[in-house]
Amino acid sequence: MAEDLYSQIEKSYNPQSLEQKWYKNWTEKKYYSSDNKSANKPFTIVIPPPNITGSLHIGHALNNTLQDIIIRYKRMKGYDCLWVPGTDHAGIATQMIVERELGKENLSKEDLGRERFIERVWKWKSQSGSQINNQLKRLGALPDWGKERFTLDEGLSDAVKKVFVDLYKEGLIYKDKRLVNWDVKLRTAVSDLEVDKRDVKGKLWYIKYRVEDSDLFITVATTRPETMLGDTAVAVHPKDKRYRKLVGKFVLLPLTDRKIQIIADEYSDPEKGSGAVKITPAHDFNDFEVGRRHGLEIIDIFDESAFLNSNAPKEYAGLSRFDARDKILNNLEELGLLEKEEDIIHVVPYGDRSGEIIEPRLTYQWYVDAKELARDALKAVEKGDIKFHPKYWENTYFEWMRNIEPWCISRQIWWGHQVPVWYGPDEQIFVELSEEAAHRAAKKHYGNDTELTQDSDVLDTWFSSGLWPFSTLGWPEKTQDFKKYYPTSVLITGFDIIFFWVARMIMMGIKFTGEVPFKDVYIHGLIRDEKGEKMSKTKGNVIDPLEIIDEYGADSLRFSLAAMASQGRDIKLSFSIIKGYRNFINKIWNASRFLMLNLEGYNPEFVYDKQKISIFDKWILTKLNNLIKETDTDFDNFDYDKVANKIYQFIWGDFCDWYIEITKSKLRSEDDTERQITQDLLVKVLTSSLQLMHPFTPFITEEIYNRLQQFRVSLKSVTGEITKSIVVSAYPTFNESEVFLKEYKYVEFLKQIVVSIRNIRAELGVMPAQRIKILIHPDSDKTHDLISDNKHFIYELAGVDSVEFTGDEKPKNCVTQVLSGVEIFVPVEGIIDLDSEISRINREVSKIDVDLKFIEDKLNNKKFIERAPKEIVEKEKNKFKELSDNKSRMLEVLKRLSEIN
RNA sequence: GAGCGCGUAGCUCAGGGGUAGAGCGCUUGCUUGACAUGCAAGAGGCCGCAGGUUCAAAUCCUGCCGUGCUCACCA
Repeated sequence: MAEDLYSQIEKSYNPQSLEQKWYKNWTEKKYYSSDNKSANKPFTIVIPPPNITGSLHIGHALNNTLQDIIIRYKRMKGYDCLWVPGTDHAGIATQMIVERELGKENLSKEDLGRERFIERVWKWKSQSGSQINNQLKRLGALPDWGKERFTLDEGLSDAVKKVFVDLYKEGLIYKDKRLVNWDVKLRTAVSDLEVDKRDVKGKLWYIKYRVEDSDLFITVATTRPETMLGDTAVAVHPKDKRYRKLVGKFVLLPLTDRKIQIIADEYSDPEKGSGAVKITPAHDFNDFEVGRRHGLEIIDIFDESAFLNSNAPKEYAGLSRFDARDKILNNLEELGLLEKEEDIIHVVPYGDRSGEIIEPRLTYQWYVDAKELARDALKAVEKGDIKFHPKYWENTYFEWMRNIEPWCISRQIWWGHQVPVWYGPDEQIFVELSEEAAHRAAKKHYGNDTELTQDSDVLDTWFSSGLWPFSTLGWPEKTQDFKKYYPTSVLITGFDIIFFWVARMIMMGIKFTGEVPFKDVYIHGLIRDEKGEKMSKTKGNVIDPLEIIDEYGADSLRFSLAAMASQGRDIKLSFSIIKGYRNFINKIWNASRFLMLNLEGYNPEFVYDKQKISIFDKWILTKLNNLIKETDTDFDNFDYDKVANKIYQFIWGDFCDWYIEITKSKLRSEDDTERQITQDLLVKVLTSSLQLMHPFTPFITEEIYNRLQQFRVSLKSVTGEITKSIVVSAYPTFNESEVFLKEYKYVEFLKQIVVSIRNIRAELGVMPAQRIKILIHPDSDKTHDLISDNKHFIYELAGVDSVEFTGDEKPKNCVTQVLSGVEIFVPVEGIIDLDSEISRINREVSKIDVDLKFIEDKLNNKKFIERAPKEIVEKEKNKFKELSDNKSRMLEVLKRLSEIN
């Protein structure tokens, strides 16, 4: 049988053939399902909805790996887990894609008209919008696919309408005419957060404006000369002596026939430029405020694409803002009004979607009074109802929330939630949940049926995302899901969307449900390339998670990401890291392979006295249980990296390197009982390890468990039934009765002996295959017995075929290793190299001397004895004793060596 | 300009008041009946610098230097 198995179980793990099979199995069995009728405690996560135009990048891989890990863990812990998957409709991005498609057919969205265009977008969505979900499946992410939502689906749209209407009726949403960030390419307003401010090289031009009825000029400095056509004032600082006399006078605005006044305003900074600043209220946020203070005229010289309109002199109308600039500069030059130009680096706002320079534009838009909503949202975090991990992100949140500005939520695009606002013929506004309701309201207002037109704007996508934690659960209906799963348990996301999304969910959640949307926010880092640079398509340094999955398997990727995801740090990812963890995955495969090759005769019903197992068995059980205990703590603290690294250490460093090696002889034993106990413990430790690993590496653990079932190995679910899948098995729990501290220490001591012998062998250049004889001098009967009882351990692991004990008469022609508790002697064929042995031991003695000196200084320090805790003092004293003892034995060794001559 | 993070072995990073750890890399030796995606042994660090608190500082505090990020700023 073992022969067959040997060829049947591949020597290395091949993820490619297995992953899709298991994923399909899990979804068919619906292991992901939450059950809102179950009595089990809920554990809820809502996915940060990726946008439908997206494809899985490495950041998604990290984010969803972490969510999947915690969901799988909690599920195995017996929670009723709901992980809501879904996508957002990405208004601008999606519309851009479909418009591009139309462009290929030489069509514009206007050619189709709004209704048909939107139909077209839905069609696009049904064809291409599920790509990212399919990619999540490749990752192994197992959200509750039965509860998938889309920000534009019916239920969520109802939630959006209700929120808009309620906020409007409370005065927290309002329409206002003011400057907004206008994307001239997309021809829509965008919010402050969607503006990307970049340092760019530019010029500062100094332009002379002639003061009316005089020969004087006042010079203004500007980076945007084209806006001068919209100037309605020149401002100087009221305390600026240079200009004091000019305040109140008029200047003749060059290139136009207009006169504008010189005003005094503290906005003007005497240090900057010339100290006099042109004021263009229609095209600059600061100037707008100045204009408001002084009641200045507002002249908008641009159309919606930032071409000059008829408010500009004829000569310039129809030009783009850049062409207009050139022409104006030329003309000023000719007129001798261009005093000078300077090269400068200044900040220019770009649209984060279009990449075009944003133009401040005066329009009517819809705003949310964010300041008002922020109040409770701030309090929730201040009081600790919501905790950020790592905590310092709370500062970022506070900082933004305390300085929050009104949120412009309307967008002049078609794809999205059209605002539930209708206008009567006299511009009377009706904000209602439906068109019918608007008509009813209109009838009440006008006294008869009146034709209404709906506002054509749609809402910022983040407006609907802000409702995600509760809108996905059925709100505003009081559904069973909402009652059971809200507030959600934890939100896992990246810091880049704390403002965009997290803050808004907190505001909206508290406002509309009266409760925080989640209790914990886990913020993970950004994934960078191995040099620490941000990944970007233009740099060409992106790591495609799907390529990694193809090459190394999803488990390798997942484990790498989890192991690297320490809190508060970005992840520098490289192929060598992934390869390293791929090797670890293979290690588990081979440990399992070893077990399967040795399971003949395994009897799961075999009964034995759990106290009568060997010290090595007790040692591994102790290690295992400590691991389980720490795993729970680390999970509670969101320390996924710690869990992963500890499991790694346990499986490779403890289980494979030591325990499996110890069991090899026992599995070959003639003694049935010994063999069966060994099999049982191997099965127990391996399956527990697989379970501990499963949240991180779902595929390989499922595959191995399935293979193990052929050997009658079984796992139980939380309710105690045997389960076919590890996905729904019960996570290992800490068992105090499996912790054996005494035996644990014994084994650690024996391991030290083995390592010492290996060390001597390596130094002497003894071939691995060659067995050697050793002599041991134990310091006590107890130590003697421990070694004597476990000679086989030293035989098997240190390549020894004879251990003899010496009395006080110590052997001479030997290489000696002094440990606390024992001296180990390895007899050397012929004559030992005295010089090298003496110098080796001398080196060790001087090392000990350094330590001894250090401890001695401490112990001689009165204050240390007085003030340090007793245990510490005691510890230092013991250490001192132990080290001096070791030293004196080494000196004896040296003495004996010198006697050889 | 303001705020925040980071600086520990050649590299990537854990740790964190009681004289430092891992993985990779490196050196040496190994086809040891699970695994060369492996096994064994080893070298390698005044824990960025300077002060302070403390019996004790890589760890806490302050300053500085380096580095990264966020926010603000079209004169």
